[in-house]
Amino acid sequence: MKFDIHQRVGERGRLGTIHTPHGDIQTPAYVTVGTKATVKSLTVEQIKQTKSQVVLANTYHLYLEPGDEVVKEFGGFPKFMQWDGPTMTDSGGFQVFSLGEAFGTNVSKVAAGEPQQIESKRNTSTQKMATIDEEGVTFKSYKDGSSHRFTPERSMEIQWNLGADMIFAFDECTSPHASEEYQLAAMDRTLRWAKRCLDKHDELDPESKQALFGVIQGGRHKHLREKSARDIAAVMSDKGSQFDGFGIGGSFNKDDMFGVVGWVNDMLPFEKPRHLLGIGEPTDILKAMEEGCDLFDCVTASRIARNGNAYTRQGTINIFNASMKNSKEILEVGCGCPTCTTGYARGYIAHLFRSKEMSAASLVTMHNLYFINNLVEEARGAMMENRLGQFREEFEKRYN
RNA sequence: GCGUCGGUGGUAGAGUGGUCAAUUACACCUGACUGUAAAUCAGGCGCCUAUAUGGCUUCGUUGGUUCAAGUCCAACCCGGCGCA
Repeated sequence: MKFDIHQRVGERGRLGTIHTPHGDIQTPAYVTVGTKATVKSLTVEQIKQTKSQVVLANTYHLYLEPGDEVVKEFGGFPKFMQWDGPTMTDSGGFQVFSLGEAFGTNVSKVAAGEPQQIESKRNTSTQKMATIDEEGVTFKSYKDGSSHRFTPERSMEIQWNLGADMIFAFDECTSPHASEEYQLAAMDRTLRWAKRCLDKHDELDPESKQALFGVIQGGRHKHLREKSARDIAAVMSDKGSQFDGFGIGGSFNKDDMFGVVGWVNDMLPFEKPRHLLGIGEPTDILKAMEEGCDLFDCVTASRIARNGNAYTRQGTINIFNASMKNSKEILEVGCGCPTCTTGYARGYIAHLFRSKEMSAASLVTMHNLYFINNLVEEARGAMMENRLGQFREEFEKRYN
């Protein structure tokens, strides 16, 4: 992997290109999430039609099913799914959170105000599905409850087998409700794990075919975030290798999220790419670009699509609303996505959702991914003209 | 005609004297979703009220028994089945 920065935009923003063995990524770029080596409800041909540049799969999910050894036999997850473009894998670090502290609650990595923890029906027990110790994490499979052990070294091995162009160090994603003391402890542990990831990566991949990104933690605390960024940027393997890029991980409060991102990016080496992990919604992404992030992934676009919500420039619309039943409008006038250009009416898509037809999910997922990728593309255009801030403000004015 | 079983909220279908404005599912209405435990989850769903452990009207119809009826009795209306 090689990263070229073409142009600085504002205080922190930058336009660039990431060169990977499987093609270039024009940055800033939205990373399409394909957790199980598939973007839910889409074929690879359809993914391509959404202007997606890069697909991110997940270590934990593919390790459990079908198993990273199986995926390796197919030549890695990109070949397995027939995606020939750039790829990434997440390390399983997010599952430390989602199956650990967050399991059975409605807590997400972005907290808004004082979140109340409503019990979800999805948890069959209140027991956590992930427990952490210095060496690694013991997971229970969400599929069958069986026990599995991840360590930094194991995550590197699995990600090597999965074969993405860019991979992440195994970290601990913390809850937004964790205390400062806990954030500090988790951050230090993530740093120790980072060193182990680099060492293992040297051993598995001496030619460094895969780029390895280190992950920043520290919650919402400035001194922790800054220290984490400095430490992760400086950490070095026994053989002297360092991270090729960085993930900004952990959790956020909606209100100060981009303050935190700015602190981190100010500490990170300018010339290496930064990926804001798990963020975000359209307005978040434009902020992330302004604050100097080059990559960002988020499940929201595809998940809300499956749940019947479509992005428009005016905000999301819920296709299940009674008013959609008779609507002959397309999802968004002027949209260039396959769904809108084909001419599918809202009323037809509403019918597909209500009758539980599988194509419903595909049609709206294509629309939402195209919407995001197209928005980022337009924002890159605005960056070239040095008017990203204005572009963002105009977008926010209409979007709510 | 005789016998028999049955008629419950948008639908299916629980409930057989009080804890029933009525289990549950589906449908319907609304909301949530931020490195995917997610084609998921939450709330609402007779009427009134800003709320309720609040008021009002409901379980084919009418009348009755009872302190109390969706639940018991009678007649009637409607439907299924059996025999003529």
